[in-house]
Amino acid sequence: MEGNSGGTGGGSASTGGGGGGSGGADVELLCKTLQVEHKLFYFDLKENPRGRYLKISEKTSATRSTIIVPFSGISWFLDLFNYYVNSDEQELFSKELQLDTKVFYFDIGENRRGRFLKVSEASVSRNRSTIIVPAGSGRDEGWAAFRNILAEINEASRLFLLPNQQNSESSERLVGLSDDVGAGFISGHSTQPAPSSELNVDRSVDLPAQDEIGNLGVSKVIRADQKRFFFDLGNNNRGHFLRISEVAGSDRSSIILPLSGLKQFHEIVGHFVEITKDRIEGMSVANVRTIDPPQR
DNA sequence: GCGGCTT
Repeated sequence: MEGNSGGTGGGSASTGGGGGGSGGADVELLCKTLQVEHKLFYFDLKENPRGRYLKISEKTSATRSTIIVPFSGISWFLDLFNYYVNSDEQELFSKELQLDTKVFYFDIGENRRGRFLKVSEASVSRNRSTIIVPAGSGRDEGWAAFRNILAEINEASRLFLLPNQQNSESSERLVGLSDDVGAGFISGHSTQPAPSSELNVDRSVDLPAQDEIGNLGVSKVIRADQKRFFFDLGNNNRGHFLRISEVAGSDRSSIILPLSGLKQFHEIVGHFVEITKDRIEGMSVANVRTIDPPQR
């Protein structure tokens, strides 16, 4: 364990403000840095009138990349990093975490430099951003160190909670987690008037257009060998459909399946799963990566 | 001194 005092007590002098005129209101509650190989990761727990968030930046000599984790997602990030630190290499799967209006994708990769964990943030109205955490030269030093920082922040963040907020946190902020992804998502479409009790009380810059909201949490990706298959719900003037896209290299093609055919489609796929069960079960999972919601 | 990430 690298003690990594990290606290950065110094930060007080931070900036003369100077920066963007719009922000300004964001208060830094906690700052930590972590160096893994030649990358530098910045962890900033911040607060503004809309709430708290954790900004994680990866800084390289040539690139910088930032993801924004909603406050309610910190403990989930911690869980996921624990999963990647503690699991055997053969058992590692991609994971997907949906929080509020964002989806975070966790993917394992490997190249000559070694193994790495790619964490991608996908939100509507914003380009996908990615950080890549090296596993580390020794025994997952990078991931473990990253996990330790998350644990410290998760612990410390409790101190910033007011007493009357501690109960509401679990009941409110965690509602949108991805255990629900894939079940009942269709009903959320715009034809249905949004309940006034919707959690999006603040009209933040991230708020997507109404039809985009209807597409949230309705995309899945499967990797098989060198191919990727995207499953996306959509709709047009003829109704709702599931688009299944096959992407291999620069080639892609799609099929459009009206929802009226989805149930039969499912049954037929199940049929082929049944009759190929022996072969499927014998396959190495290393070649087939599926995005799952986090367990628990 | 890396270097990954690709609707």
